[in-house]
Amino acid sequence: MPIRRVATLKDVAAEAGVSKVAVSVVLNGSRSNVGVSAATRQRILDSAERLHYRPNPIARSLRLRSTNVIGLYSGSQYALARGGAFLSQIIAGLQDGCEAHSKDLLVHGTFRGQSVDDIYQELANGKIDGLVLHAPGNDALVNLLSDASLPCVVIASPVEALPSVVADDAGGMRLVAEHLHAAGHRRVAFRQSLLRHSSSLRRTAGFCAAAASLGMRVQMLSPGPADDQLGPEEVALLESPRTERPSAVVCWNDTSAYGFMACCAARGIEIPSDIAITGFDGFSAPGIPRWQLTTVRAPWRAVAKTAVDLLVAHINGEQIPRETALPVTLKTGDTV
Amino acid sequence: MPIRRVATLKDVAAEAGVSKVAVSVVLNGSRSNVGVSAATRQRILDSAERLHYRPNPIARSLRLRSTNVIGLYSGSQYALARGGAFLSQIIAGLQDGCEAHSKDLLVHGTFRGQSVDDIYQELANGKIDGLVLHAPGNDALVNLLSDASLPCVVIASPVEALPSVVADDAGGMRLVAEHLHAAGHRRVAFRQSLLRHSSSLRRTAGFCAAAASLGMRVQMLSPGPADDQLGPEEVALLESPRTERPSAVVCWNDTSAYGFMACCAARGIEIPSDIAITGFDGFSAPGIPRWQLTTVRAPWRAVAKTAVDLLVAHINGEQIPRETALPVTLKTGDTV
DNA sequence: ATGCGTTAATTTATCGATTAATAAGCCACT
DNA sequence: AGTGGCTTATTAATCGATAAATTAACGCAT
Repeated sequence: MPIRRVATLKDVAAEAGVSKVAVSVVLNGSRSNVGVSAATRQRILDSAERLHYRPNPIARSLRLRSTNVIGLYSGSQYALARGGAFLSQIIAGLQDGCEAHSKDLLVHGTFRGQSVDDIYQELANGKIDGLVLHAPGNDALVNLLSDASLPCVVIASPVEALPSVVADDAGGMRLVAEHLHAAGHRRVAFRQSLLRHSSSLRRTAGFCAAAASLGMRVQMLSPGPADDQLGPEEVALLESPRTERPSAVVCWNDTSAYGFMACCAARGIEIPSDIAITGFDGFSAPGIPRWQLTTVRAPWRAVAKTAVDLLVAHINGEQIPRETALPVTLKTGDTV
Repeated sequence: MPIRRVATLKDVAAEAGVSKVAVSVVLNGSRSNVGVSAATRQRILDSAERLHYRPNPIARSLRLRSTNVIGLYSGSQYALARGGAFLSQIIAGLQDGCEAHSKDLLVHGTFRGQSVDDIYQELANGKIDGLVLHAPGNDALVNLLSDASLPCVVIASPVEALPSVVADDAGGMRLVAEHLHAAGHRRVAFRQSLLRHSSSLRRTAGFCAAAASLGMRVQMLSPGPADDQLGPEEVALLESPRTERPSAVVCWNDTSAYGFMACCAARGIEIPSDIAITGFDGFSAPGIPRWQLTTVRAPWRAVAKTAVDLLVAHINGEQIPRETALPVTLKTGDTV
């Protein structure tokens, strides 16, 4: 077989003995003022088939000012944490959406070390029709994106100025609070995030509100410099007598919970008899866990899919809701 | 701020009072016959700066027949298995490579239900300059890709006709064999893959060869319909008296090992005292595992990075090796 | 026969950039 | 003075597709 030069519109037109425009009209059924007779139409279709014609997406993009590509930008260095489960769920969901809407998915790098303006230019230079944004990090970038022409949807952790798709953080924490209450816990601690982004703040606030309404006392904790290191309050807590400390530690996410559990294990503290633990995220880990964490299962794949759905709607000029929260479920394990 | 219409070459040219060509020459230093005086050059640079000019990548792609985009296509439905650790490592590595070479990464969907010819057309229609291929699945697709003009590098599990970057499967299994031998094991079993692709076959062959040279007896096992289900030989093995059966089961990858371990646990068989287990892949799972699996750590991120390096070299017309195997290391846990 | 509307097509312009071809100005050399 | 060479530009052509404007032919009513 010779080197396969892809057939162009011109080639098909020549083969069928018509003009390029006729071919274009026949092959993508545009509703222009151009008419084509049945005979000609068939001749064109045959030629296109014979030459294996496929329109060049680049040329089309240039002319139509639309690439049918959706970008993913994550400013988070932590997206690969949690064993990559989060990132891969997100990408799977974006793929679901892209396949449903016949789009392609472009995964941007972190643009580490580049200025906000450069990042913005890089994102908005016409390669993508819309952007799914995770952990933009920088407010300046959000500002640029929000008054610009690039349609944008934020996932997981919302920002004020852009539409977002999130998991029901507060609702999930309410489930946790209710579960703990039902299990008899009345005095609990909440292990906050190292990073105070909107999603973690909502979980904190959501849990506190739910706990308060159930009449539970809540003590706030801050972890050490990493998720698997204890902060001073946490050390104090674990060293105080069992009866004088909270009976459960609610962690803002699974990674934090695993880190805390590792610390407990290292100190010979039994889970859940000495202390109960809960998390948030609910990725199923490979391997055989020592404890099955009681946690909130957040539908990250569906979040990403929904983000694409909304983004595409936005691109098509529709109004989309400022915030969409997907319901979460409690996944009971053996740590409570 | 008004709606930010991106400046084009024409705009910059008008601003600076010169022709488009002069601007193009100045801004991307092409070695054409076009000369530009120092004064004009400066005026152009100033105008470009003032208008925040960024070249339109689509237009450039059309003209240069090169998009600076690299595609990832995985035909595997299992890429999301293992908690997505594999996929996210691969994507991270591809990102590393793309950032190093100023490329973008386009993640293709599975093209489920489409014909091989359609998949090929979709991949080779000019959107990407090169393709990183994982688990192509179909030989027909590989054939199309191998005699076509789309540069291609296969990762993880090589195919005959295309250059590939892999982990040293045989070498890793030799490490396992030596480790088991040193631990006193003389009669072992090898748990094969459900899918007989080249990588798993190499691990099988590599282990058998190494075991033979060390004087160990090897029995082959096939899993049940899923990794966490036992095949008939495996049931027979676990039900036979301890002294009359292999003392270790070498699994072709971690997922298989975890599946087998779950079955052992369910039957009350102690690990590693009753039976030793090993795996291959070495992702660090989130959470606190009941057993730390003894396994081979394969550098998947580096594999992906290397694949991009080679792909870019190939795109630039260089010769690249048919196969590149990256070294692996043994990660000892407590299952042997 | 003239004019109008419809169908079936074609030619021309455009998207934004790069490359090839061409032209103008200036100096030097014979 | 005329030719050649060098610098500094400009205009024209191209990548492949689509949209707008234009043209040709035909039927039909007046």
